Amino acid sequence: MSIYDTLNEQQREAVYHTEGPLLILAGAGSGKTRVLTHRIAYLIEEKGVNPWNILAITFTNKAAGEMRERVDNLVGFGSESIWVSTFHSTCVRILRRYIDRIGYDTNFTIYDSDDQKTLMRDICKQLNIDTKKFKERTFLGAISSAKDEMVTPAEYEVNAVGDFSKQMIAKVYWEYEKQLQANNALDFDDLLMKTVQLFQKDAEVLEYYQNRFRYIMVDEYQDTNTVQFKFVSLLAAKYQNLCVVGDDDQSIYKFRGANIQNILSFEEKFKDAKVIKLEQNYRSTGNILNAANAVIRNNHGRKDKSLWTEKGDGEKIQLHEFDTAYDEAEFIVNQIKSGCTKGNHYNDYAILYRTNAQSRIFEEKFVANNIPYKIIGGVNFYARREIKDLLSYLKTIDNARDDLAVRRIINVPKRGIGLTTVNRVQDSAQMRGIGFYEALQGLDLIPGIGRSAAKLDSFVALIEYFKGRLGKISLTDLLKEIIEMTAYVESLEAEDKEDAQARIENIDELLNKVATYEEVCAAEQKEVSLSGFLEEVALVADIDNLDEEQDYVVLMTLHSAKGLEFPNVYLAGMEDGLFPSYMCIDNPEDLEEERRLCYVGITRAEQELVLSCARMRMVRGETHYNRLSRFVKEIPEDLLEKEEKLFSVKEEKDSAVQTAFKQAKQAFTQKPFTTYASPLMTGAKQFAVTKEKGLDYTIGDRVRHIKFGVGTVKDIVEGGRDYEVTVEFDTAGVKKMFATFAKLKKEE
DNA sequence: CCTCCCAAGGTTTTT
DNA sequence: CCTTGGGAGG
Repeated sequence: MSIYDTLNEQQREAVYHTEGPLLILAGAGSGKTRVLTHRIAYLIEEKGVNPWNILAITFTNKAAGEMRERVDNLVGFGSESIWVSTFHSTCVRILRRYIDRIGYDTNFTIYDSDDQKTLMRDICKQLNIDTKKFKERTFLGAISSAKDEMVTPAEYEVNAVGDFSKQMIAKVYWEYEKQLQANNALDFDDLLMKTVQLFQKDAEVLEYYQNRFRYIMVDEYQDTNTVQFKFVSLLAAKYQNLCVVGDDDQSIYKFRGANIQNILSFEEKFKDAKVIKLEQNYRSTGNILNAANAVIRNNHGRKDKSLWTEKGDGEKIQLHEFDTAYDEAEFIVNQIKSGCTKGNHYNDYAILYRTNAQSRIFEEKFVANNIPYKIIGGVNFYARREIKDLLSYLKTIDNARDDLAVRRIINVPKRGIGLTTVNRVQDSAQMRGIGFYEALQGLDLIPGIGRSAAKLDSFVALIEYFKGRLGKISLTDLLKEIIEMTAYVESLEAEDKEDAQARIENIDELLNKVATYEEVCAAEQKEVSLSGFLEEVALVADIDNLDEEQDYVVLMTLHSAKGLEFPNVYLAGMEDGLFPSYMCIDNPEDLEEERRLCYVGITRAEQELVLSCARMRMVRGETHYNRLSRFVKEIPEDLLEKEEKLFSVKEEKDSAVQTAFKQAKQAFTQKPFTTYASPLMTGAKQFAVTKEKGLDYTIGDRVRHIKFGVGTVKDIVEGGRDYEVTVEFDTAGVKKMFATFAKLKKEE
């Protein structure tokens, strides 16, 4: 009996098909990771392929680690020389070796989205762009999409002819590229794009990697974008041994440039591709699976497949509707709590939601109930101020060409170097076409620097000192020395006693990460390098920190949950406007992507699935009244177990409005949440508003709102200082708002 | 040059 | 609601 006997027929077929292009359409929970790992094992054991010749690309570092481990268990040896990593890590490894062939230093830094934003702000200032009219984020978004599609600034410019705003973007794109290169920095998208450019430009490098990676596997192929496709195609061009695994129904990253055509037209792009469908689901119960099938069936233009399971129906899917998000959270946390007193583990549970903002309320409840939990995503650890500061020191020491990093820390902690001085240095550097740090080293050439020169000198001396320590002491000690010599912790304490504590804990955490990095390098006999550490830091996703062994409840967005599974899953916030997001509601294509996201969510559950929604929810300080998500309505009723009367569809609309309104009334009169009265007092601002003389619309009128579109006025209540207007919008649901703010226009 | 305070604007999802 | 950025005063 061999390890391959445990596979089903289709899985085995996929494993045995080793030569030539192969597309595996793997439905959720159909054991695709099993197929990939067994396939790798088969290549090594039965086909005598050198592990060195195998490349497997996964979606997260975590998945990469798991895959390596599982192959290890199957093969027993050699798995360490298989190259398993994400697209981004793979590209960085290649670029660290060869990027000098296209005009960068191999010790380039990687800019995260914060860095990109800072750089873009600078650029807009330099180009005298009014950021009120043209947003930085618009430029960054356009540039990112361009890079996903491998469009260079020059090409962008050509396409922009006759279009003013595109020309504007082209101009910014040029400058952005120029400054990245000057800073010897790459953004996330560059990692892919530059690698492909390197391959295209340098046949020698390309051939080297083509020969090296004779067998290529790509997981989550439905979420690849154009540049990733190009990357893979180039690598596989010589031997054609490309195996991609994906599920078009789980394509959820279009906003990031994922091109669903990559999977839909794989067979055209790679002639003679074999296609294998995996349709047996090993994860979920029948009810869960049927619900998922029922939802996704409403999408068009998908590859036809239907998942089935040998498992029984299992429990019905629970549906709970609450008045407030607060009640929702309380219910869920209590249910988990009682489940755990009955013998379940915390890590049997996951709470999934559409937006990160939803996590906060759960967090409060978990803290109050003393239940261990972990929130994945949200504010990135490495984006915290104190962490970025310290990393900027390390970046400056590692690559002093990174102007952004140098400028960030030049006056952190405070050294009396002000904006005026920094600008003088900056101008001088720009004038002479040199880097910021370089300019600091020749201060006498900068006009008007005067008294600041001494301070700048000692800053340079400090950095130079640290550079000298590099290689002499461990990275951990270097970081400790930075913290001590700059008195960083003391300065934190001086500026704010309150959150200094939390920040110091974060710094300790960073020290731990450095130490871990050094230990891992030592264990794997890899060279410890500052660049190596910084790179690892730049490429971690929060999901990589998820540890299934640890006993905590996991909370994360639906996007983060892709590829994971849990015995009990809560899908919270199943409300139209939240999920599907109001951003997508009137675009059929976007709505389909939301539906796929819902499909992903449902199929995470193994045994128990609980859907919930809240009639009333605070979003950005505004109260929203939403209806039950349309996706829930797509689930056949006989799969659901719900409180009675919930689904009396005809009534539902009116009663929702009614109860919502009652709730609102209560909320306004009783103000039950005053405990959190903050000095900012958004409420106070509202009360300060003077009532308009009158309204030019009345109940029953059609009105237009700048964001929510057209709707019908349902009610107007005269408050002390303003009118409270209730409007049922055609697409955005029922909203209650103050007339002064809503600025409703009567539709003629 | 620094600090504090206020206003405005922004949130869907992320490697 | 929360963060960020700009402006005024010390």
